[in-house]
Amino acid sequence: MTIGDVAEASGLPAKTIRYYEDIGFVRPARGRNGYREFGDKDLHKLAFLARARSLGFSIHDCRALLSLYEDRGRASSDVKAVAERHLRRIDAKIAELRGLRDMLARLVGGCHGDDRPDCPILDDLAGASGRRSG
Amino acid sequence: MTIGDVAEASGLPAKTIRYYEDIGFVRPARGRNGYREFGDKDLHKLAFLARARSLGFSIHDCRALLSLYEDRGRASSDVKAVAERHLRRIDAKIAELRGLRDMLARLVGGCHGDDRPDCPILDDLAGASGRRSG
DNA sequence: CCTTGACCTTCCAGTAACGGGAACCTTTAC
DNA sequence: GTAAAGGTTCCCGTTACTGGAAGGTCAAGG
Repeated sequence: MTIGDVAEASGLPAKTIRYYEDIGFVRPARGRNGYREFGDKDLHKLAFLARARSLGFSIHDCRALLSLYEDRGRASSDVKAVAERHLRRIDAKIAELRGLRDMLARLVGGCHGDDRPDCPILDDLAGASGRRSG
Repeated sequence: MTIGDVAEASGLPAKTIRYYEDIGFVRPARGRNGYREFGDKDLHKLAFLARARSLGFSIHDCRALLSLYEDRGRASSDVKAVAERHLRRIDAKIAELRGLRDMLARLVGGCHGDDRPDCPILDDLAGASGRRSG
């Protein structure tokens, strides 16, 4: 399989697959013409990576997950630990964004949004008078 | 005021303030010794930036907000438009993260997490059989 | 044989918004 | 004198790629 084939099969752009080779995720053989030649195992690995990335796992996490995946004797608790850590980070991020969202929604709601120049959004950014500090 | 002074007053690290100078947000004068000399207006601007950034506005958005802030005749609707766009992006991000979170929570919940090797998390990543596709 | 177009290759630069750290200068205090 | 605490510039590293240039390869068509 050429890189275009695995790109289509895995859903990853060819550029990304080359990048994944750079950082050691796959090591495809090379043909006489210099083209990469991927095997089924490579494709399987890339599909694994594509799914893990789509779940928001970092490259760092993916490395851990992949090595756990290839370790037939690993404990499922090790995998669960990685996933739970990721879950907690997502929860924290959601909480942070919700805080931002609420603050921002309050500011947006307080701005009449017409052609007059006075605007509580800018007032808040400029001085944080009132709501923001209190 | 030196950079340390405005750093403390604005809450921004000195490094960040130098960076903001690089990208044109402030243009402090220089003393004979080469040190930056900030005025009250600079401090005000930096504090504005610090608050806008803390609300998650991008540098790009900050540039727009700052120029609106300095335009005495702008319409509040222009400001509101920037803020609303940001709000929508945050909402989209929260929705995306919630989707990830639910998927991940399902996988984590399905993994017994003991010292046995079978793990539905890895099974899903490897083949996406079942829940994921259906 | 030549060309065209779709592939493939490598390498370099850029992204967002800084942070770390080196190498060096200035000021202040003891 | 010297040591600490500030300041300066400069460059690299971060995340996970993406875009693009310059060029080699391959299959089809005239």
